[in-house]
Amino acid sequence: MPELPEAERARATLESVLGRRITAVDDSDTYVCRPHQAGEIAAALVGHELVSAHRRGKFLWLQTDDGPTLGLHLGMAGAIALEAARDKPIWDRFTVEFEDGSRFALRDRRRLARAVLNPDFSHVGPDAADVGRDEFRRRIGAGNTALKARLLDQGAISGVGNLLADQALWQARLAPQRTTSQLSAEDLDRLRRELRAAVRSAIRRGGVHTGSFVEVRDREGACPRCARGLARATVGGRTTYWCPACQE
DNA sequence: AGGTCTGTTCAGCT
DNA sequence: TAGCTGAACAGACC
Repeated sequence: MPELPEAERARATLESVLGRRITAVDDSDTYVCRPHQAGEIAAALVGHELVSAHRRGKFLWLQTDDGPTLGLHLGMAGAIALEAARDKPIWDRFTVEFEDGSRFALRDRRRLARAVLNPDFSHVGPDAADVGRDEFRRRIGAGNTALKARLLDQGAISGVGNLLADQALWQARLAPQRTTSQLSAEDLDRLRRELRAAVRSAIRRGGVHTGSFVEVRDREGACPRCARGLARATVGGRTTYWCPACQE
C-alpha cells in the first residue's frame, strides 16, 4: 500500500507521539531494524524524546532532542500503529514505548519495512509534491529509459510508487513506455502538474487507492474517460496498466 | 494444496 | 554510467 500519501499519513500519526520520553525500544527483529545488532537502536534512543516527524517521498524520520535520528520506511505493506496489537503482535517489527505508557509500532506483515538509525537520504530525490518545474524537467527528462521507470526511481524524485505512477500517467495522457528523451517540455510540465494533483487528491481522500484510474486498474477495467479496455504490460519491472486510446 | 501475484528497495551485473 | 534483473519477505488470492 504505502506510497507518498500513506507515508504522509504515517508521518502525521507519528506527530502524536512527540514530546514524550522514550523508556523502551524493541529492535529485536534484526532484519527490519538496522544496524543488525539487536539493542543498538534501543541503546541510542532510550532516555531521549522525539521532537519532530519528517518525510521525503516515502522516507520518514524522527528527530530526537540532541540525539540520533530514527529513520522509518513502510516498505510494501507497513504502517504505523499506535495501539498494541492483540491478535497479531508478531507483525509489530519495531516498537517504541514512552514514559506515559503510550507506544507506537512499525507493523508489517512482510518484514520489508525498515527502522534505521541515522539514515542517509543523500541519494533520495526531491519530494514528488514539492519538486519545482525546472528540476522536474531535468530529472525526469534526462537519460533514455521508459518514463514510468523514471517516475519510480526514488533518486530522481521520491514518493511515486507503482499505482501513483499509473494514475499520474493516465491523467497526463502519457504512455508509460514513452522514452524520457523524447518528451517535450510541455509533456513534462503537464506530467508534473497531474502528478502533484494526483498526490494531493490521494492525501486528501485517504490513500492512493482512491484515484479514479487506480479504482479501475485491473484486467477487466475500462478507461474512466473513454471506456475502452485497459492495456496491461510490464514496464520498469512492474505490472502496468494504461489506456491505449488516451495515452500516447 | 500449490502456484502465482503483490503497493518497495537494493545489490549486482552488463 | 545508467539502466536492467532478480532477490529479499510473507501474505492474499485463485
